Amino acid sequence: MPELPEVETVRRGLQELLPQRQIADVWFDWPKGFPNAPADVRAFMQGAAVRAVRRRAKVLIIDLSTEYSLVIHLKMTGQLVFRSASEHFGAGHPNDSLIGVLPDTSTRVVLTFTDGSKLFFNDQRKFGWMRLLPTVEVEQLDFFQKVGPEPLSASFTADDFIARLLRRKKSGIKAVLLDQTVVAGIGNIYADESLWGAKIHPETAVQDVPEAQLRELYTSLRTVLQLSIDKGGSTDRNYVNHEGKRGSYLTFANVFRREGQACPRCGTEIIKTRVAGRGTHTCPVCQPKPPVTKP
DNA sequence: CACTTGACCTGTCCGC
DNA sequence: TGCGGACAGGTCAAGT
Repeated sequence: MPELPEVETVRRGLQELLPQRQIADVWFDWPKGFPNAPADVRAFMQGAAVRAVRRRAKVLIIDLSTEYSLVIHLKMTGQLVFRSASEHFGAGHPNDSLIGVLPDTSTRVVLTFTDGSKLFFNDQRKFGWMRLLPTVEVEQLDFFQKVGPEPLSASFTADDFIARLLRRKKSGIKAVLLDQTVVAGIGNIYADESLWGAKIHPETAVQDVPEAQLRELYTSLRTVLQLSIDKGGSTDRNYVNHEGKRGSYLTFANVFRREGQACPRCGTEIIKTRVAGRGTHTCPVCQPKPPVTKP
């Protein structure tokens, strides 16, 4: 669901909207969604102005003027939706947002700014979380210490990618792509799409993929992630951007959620299987199942 | 150590 | 129409 392109889309939207706005009030109904919240968390945030909205992997970081930061993970069904004071919070909405009246039953946190605008953190399945901690401690979080490089950064090369994949050479390649310590930000959608692009079966052991195909995977992965950012991400069921609007990448997807349809490359019917515990979409002709790995 | 499974949740969809 | 169960999939912890 929210993977790198979706989180980046939200980040870009919020970066246009939030900086300089000052927090007037904070409401949250759910201790688990704010696991480190002290009793006086509101006092920590009231009066703070937003400095910038950053992203690392699938995590959003809202830096505040108080040297504290809000660290947010949307997990599967999290949404961050901004509404200005002139929009109608309680009686529908003025645009084509997929989200209606806010707050709704999935709203976990509401930030109210001094100009009356609000940021809603919705999360139907409550897997997501929001933490408040000193900005200097953000990068000390376990997750950030272990997470791999940003796949779209200019310094991330094909050689880096291949070297990191080969650290787990005996593992199935899809499981390795989904491992956030190998490369940051890839989830189920972009793992399937990039493997189709490079014509690699997701269960192939990394060591059994020819280097030329690993290079194709690097290109395919970066292309797919960038295209999705350009399209505002993928809306499967829950994902919406900062305006409550859907992303259109799935219109361009080749295999994800396209089981039973024709492979755009060869016309064979796309199949859905289960790999690494995830629903997995492949073309059985373009991505032939690998022979049994040699010991 | 590498890999798999379960837990965390709730809404939706399917079959009976 | 109701109901049970499978399913959706990011991440961590526990189990094999």
